[in-house]
Amino acid sequence: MSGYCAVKLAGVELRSACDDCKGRPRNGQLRFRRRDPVYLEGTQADAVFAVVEGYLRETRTTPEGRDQAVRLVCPGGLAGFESLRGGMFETSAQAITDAWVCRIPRAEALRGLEQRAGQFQAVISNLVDELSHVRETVLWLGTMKAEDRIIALLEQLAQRGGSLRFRLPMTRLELADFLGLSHSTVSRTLHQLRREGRIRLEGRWIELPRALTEPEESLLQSKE
Amino acid sequence: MSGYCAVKLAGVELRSACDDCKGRPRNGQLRFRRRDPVYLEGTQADAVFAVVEGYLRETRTTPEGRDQAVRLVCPGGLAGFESLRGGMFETSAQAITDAWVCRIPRAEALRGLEQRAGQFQAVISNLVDELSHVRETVLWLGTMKAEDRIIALLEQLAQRGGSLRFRLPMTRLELADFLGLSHSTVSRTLHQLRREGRIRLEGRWIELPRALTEPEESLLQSKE
DNA sequence: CGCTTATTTGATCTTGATCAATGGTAGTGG
DNA sequence: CCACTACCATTGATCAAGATCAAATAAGCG
Repeated sequence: MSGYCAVKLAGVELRSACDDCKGRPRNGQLRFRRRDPVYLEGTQADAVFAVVEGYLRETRTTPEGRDQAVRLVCPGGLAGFESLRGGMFETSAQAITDAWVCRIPRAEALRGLEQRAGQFQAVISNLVDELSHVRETVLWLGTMKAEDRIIALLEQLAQRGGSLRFRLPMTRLELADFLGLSHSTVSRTLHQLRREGRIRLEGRWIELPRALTEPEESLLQSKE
Repeated sequence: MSGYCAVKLAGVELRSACDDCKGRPRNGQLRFRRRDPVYLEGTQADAVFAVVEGYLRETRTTPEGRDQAVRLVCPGGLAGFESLRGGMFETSAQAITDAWVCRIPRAEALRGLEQRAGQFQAVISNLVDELSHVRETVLWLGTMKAEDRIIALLEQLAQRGGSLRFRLPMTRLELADFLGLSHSTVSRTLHQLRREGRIRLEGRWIELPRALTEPEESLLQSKE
């Protein structure tokens, strides 16, 4: 009984005994350091992961060895949904910052789902959110130019982090992997934005003006 | 009792009384013609749609008026998952071929989920599939060149349709919307592939050689 | 302090968008 | 059956966005 994982998800507390967590700090949450892999594409999907603190990214690596980040998993998010269906992981996940993660074994997760209707709702809700998030990414990659993609990502980070001033949780190259751009283009464009006074930028620290985030979710239009 | 919808999903029969379907042909399934809208972005998400026959596409329209197709919904697939969570539709869906679709009102769907554990599994499974499908699209858009994206889409269509020879269910422009390309590039590239003898092409009819599809299925967990 | 990893910046080259013209094809109504 | 129209597809010419290659700092970190 010493180790269990408890995560709030869409208002519902997900709790599950968690063998792997026994005796670890933080009530059974696992500690990952920047760059640590959480799970690997092509291996058996045997657990769902709830991110308590820090960021993960899901990636797929192309045959040519290039990484494409598919999803940014923020604190409060779930990763490794494949485990609920069975089969293999279709992406790899790794920590891009130090992170606390709760590992919920497949059997445990399924049992929880069967017993508690509220958890069902929570998980479906989370899945739908993630789906919509990935769709957003498709929109960026398919129709937007470099500058707009970068702004969109910055806005998303600000929104998820709850502040207009924040530290980028990743390198230029990692940003580029999310955006389908090269690291040079990311660097250049960020400086372009700074030169135009549209953002404040100092190393990894970013500050967005209200204007950029404000007319946001309404529609994305009237960019000013 | 006259109208009900019945769809097989991941081996489980989803069935629900369906007011809107009453008195319609095909046990309450709705008929859509090419181009008909199924639901619209920004409207109340009040029903899930199960595609029985034909293809839908989910799109988002950018402020500049360009369409980005986010997902191709094939026969047997579900669309409008947002309804399970509540809120607004985040994409629009329209038929790209004539289609038979089963409309399952939100309340009906939720009730079904609560009562039958099997349906829960089926829906989660479907959601996870769709998530992985959209992730695939992100990979295309983020890292692949025009030719590779087109090949990937053709392979997916062949796989979902179960045959190497099939009729494209959409125009060049619609293909382009899925791939984040222009219609000219799609046309050009298809002819390029034909010239090189890598595909057979005649109008909307496509035939892929084994070679194109073969060295790939292994990773995607042998769907058949 | 020295070494590795990030970042910035420049120069060049490729891809695919865009603009534009032409030919095809299917549906409609006389 | 044919003409008319609307949409679809092909193809060429031009151009810009970004990738790539390359080099020179700057920052972390043991």
